Amino acid sequence: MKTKTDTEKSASTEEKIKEAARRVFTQKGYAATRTRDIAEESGYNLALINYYFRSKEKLFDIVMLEQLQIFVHSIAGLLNDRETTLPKKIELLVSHYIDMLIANPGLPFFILNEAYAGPEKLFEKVGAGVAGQDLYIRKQWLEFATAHKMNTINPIHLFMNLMSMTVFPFIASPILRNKTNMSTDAFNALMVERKKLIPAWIDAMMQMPVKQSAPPKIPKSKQKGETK
Amino acid sequence: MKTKTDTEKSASTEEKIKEAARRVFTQKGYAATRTRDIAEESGYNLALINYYFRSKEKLFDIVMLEQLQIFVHSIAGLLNDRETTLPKKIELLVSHYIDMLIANPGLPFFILNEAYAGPEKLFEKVGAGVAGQDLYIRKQWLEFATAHKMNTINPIHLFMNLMSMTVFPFIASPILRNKTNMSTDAFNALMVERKKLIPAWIDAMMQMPVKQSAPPKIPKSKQKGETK
DNA sequence: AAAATCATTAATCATCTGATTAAATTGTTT
DNA sequence: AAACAATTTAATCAGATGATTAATGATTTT
Repeated sequence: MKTKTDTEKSASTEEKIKEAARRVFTQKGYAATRTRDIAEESGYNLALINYYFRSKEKLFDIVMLEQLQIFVHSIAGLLNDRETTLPKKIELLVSHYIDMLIANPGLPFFILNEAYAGPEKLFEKVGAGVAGQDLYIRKQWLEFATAHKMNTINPIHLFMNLMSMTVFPFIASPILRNKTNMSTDAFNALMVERKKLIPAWIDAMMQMPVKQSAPPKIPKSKQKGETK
Repeated sequence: MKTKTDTEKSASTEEKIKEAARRVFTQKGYAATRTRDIAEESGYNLALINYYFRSKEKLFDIVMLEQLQIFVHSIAGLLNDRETTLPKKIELLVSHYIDMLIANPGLPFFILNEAYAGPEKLFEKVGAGVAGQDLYIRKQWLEFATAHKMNTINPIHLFMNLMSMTVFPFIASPILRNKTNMSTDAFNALMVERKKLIPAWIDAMMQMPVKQSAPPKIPKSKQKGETK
């Protein structure tokens, strides 16, 4: 019979190693992370890392998937909710994302790194529940698009814009902050501002008249100065 | 006296190693790249990599800076041009960026990786000429903002949006393409569409009435939840 | 063509790194 | 407390990796 103390203690150091691993991985990326870094960060012996998790890669997978699933679960419900209107969903989604990203600014870069290193691993394990094809918000989005005569423009553009304006600033924040001498607090304040702004911008884009049919060809002489 | 053949031949293999290095670095990132990968990719012996460049890191710096400076120079002139109007500049900038990114989709990730690994190296060497503080477009932007009563909203938001909507899709394209089963060609076509769309969106944002003046102070109790 | 310089290669070194092992320590059960 | 199992550690291994070296080939200079 397994005693409580036993498992509890194991879980404790196991958890501490995972947390240390999460910190180091998120900061340095998988390739640049040494198992010794994790050992040191956790305060435990190097061998324990292989005792609890079989390898560096397995530890990475576990940490990674946990981190992602926390977030995925936190928004899956919202996306599939049938009561909330689309604009409200967008507002909540942006707000939720920004909160998460302020608390965990390294995650996007982390995810990108993995997506670039080996796409399969991530998508198959995490992406399952939030594939997008069967989410209710997708139906809402498409309905709205057709209702507003937006057939001419691919709805994916607006989705791209939503994600871009929300996530990209966090990804680029090291560069941005360096160029503008901005503190982390100031940056975060900007991002909180965006909780209101982004939904408004997206809304404006959705309402935007698509001046598509109008000028297929402009007789302007010097229209395109340099296409290169 | 140095003979032509000499330098030409040297430059040739030196250049080939750099190109191989660029390919491998861009694809795998600095930490995951092995000098042997570069040697193999270039077709030359491993030792030549240290013969021409003193170390892996120096080779990386050189390749990296070259790549960046090509792009920086290609837009610096545009940004400082005093004739082109702001909307036209935006249009040209987006177009230029998207062309560059289609030709070189790995670059943003590459830059991010370095920005996260060691910020100083990049900014000091490359960022010098395009610091942003002294670019004419900045003046134009600020003038436009004040002229249109946009003082209430930080102009940096619109700059963020411009960069986000242009660059982020490329960064996230591995994920996006995987989720939507999109081919590279289809993705690129989308991006070319955005050459027209993004300037229009930005324009709409700039014209947008800022419904700001309303609540300057909110008696909300839980205003600052967690500054951390 | 001999000498000298440059380019290239195979072999090797020293270190780093992920993983394993065997012993020591701690905790639990009988 | 003896026996047993779980946890932790120090030491070590095997392979990877960045770099160097010494020898060979090629090209230029004298």
